[in-house]
Amino acid sequence: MQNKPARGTPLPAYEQIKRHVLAQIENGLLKPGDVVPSETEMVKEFGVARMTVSRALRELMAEGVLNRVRGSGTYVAPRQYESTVLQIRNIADEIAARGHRHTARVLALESSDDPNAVAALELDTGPVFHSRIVHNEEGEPIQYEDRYVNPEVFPEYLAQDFTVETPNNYMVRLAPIQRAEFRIYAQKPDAHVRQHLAMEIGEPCLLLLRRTWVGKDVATSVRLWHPASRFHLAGTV
Amino acid sequence: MQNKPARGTPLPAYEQIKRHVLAQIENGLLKPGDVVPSETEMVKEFGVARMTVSRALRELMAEGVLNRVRGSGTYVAPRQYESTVLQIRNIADEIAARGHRHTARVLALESSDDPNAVAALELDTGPVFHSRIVHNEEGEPIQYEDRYVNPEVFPEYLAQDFTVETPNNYMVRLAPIQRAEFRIYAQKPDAHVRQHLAMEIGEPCLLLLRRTWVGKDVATSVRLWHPASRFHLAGTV
DNA sequence: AAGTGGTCTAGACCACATC
DNA sequence: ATGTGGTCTAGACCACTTT
Repeated sequence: MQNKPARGTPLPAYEQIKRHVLAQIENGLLKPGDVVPSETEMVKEFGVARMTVSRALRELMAEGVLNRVRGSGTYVAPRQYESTVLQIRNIADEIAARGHRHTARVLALESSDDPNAVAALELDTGPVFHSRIVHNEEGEPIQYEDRYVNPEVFPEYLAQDFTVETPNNYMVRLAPIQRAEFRIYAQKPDAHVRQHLAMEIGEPCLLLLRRTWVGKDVATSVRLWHPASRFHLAGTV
Repeated sequence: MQNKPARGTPLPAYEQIKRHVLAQIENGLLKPGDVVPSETEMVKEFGVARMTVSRALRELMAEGVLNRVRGSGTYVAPRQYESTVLQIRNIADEIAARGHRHTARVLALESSDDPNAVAALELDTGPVFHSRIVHNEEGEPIQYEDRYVNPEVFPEYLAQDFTVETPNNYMVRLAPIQRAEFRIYAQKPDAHVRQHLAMEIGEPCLLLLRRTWVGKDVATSVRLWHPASRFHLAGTV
């Protein structure tokens, strides 16, 4: 870790240290409960000031990766359970886990220049890929999926048959999702969504918005509508 | 801001600076979009090193309270009406983080023998404690909280003043929450909830059910109703 | 050119846990 | 007593935006 960032603005030292620790956790060299080298040790290892190590470890604690105890040491935090809010991405798997039959109907699979979608994917220009799919459980519609996809990350998206494999399954199969952002709303559906979900007028939807990252790119931005009477989200922390 | 914390471990300087900025946002001296004094100015104002001011402002940015632009300045972030599902935070903190004023009205605080509540707390017999509270953000109702509490875990629950401290804050202060289970629904509120949340007829609620464990005991079981037009849940993974 | 935030250093004192 | 993390200082160089 050179004192001066060399060229082209490489990562700052504290960020490099964070990634170094994260990498060790990912490849199993550090397991939950393990002691992480002390600040003093890392100062020697990386040749930086203690403040720099301190910032790296403090931020990892704020992110829930590490636990720090004054007078004792720094430890790898226990693994955090993922909630169903994440697993929702595999609606087909969830349906299968309930012993039910999943079917899908592809309403649209196309290129799009929707500026909102381009912005949601954090791209400068379009076109982007777009799909609209209704997922059924035992023939009953349970999810209306409106998805935009980054063509740079998934160039073959439009060539897939999404009645066989869900878009999300296709994507996690090709690229590891590294980060996700979600929002959950209760919302009245528009007529289009309401009809495709066979909902009664006045019934609300549980709307889940998700954006997922692959590396530094937004890979996909999706809106998932679910009829409130037939669906809810659940999980543990 | 004395250089040396005097006695009894007062708040560290960076934390005092954070609260000072948050207070100014709360009382309206700083509004979304406003320029926050620069690091150099705060160094003079508080008599601390620039690193200390830098940390305070950096953490407020990480919390979504401020936006910082190199070469330009530090700005108050636009209001965010969202909440975090995966973390266990309380509504008062979230409102404070948005720079807003939280108030609460206690509708009920009592013992209850509701068999459903006793079962939800996984107890054999009642009574259990029960509270119903409406939380307001800037005077506008944002959450209707219907909570049952395990008397064995929080025997002094009924003696608290929940206009001063939220039940959640009271409980996490006394006992560490070790596990939580949640369910999220989109639901039409009943007339009682709808009126207390000042909602229009037909507007759906985002309903969050949560049970939390302290050790092997269910500590609390709570239903949180939020008006869909004014509230959503959000988070990252 | 001046001002801003982003990062970093090489020290320091402290509270606390462990040995 | 030793080592740990928590905080803080008084400088510094840099990239960037604004004037």
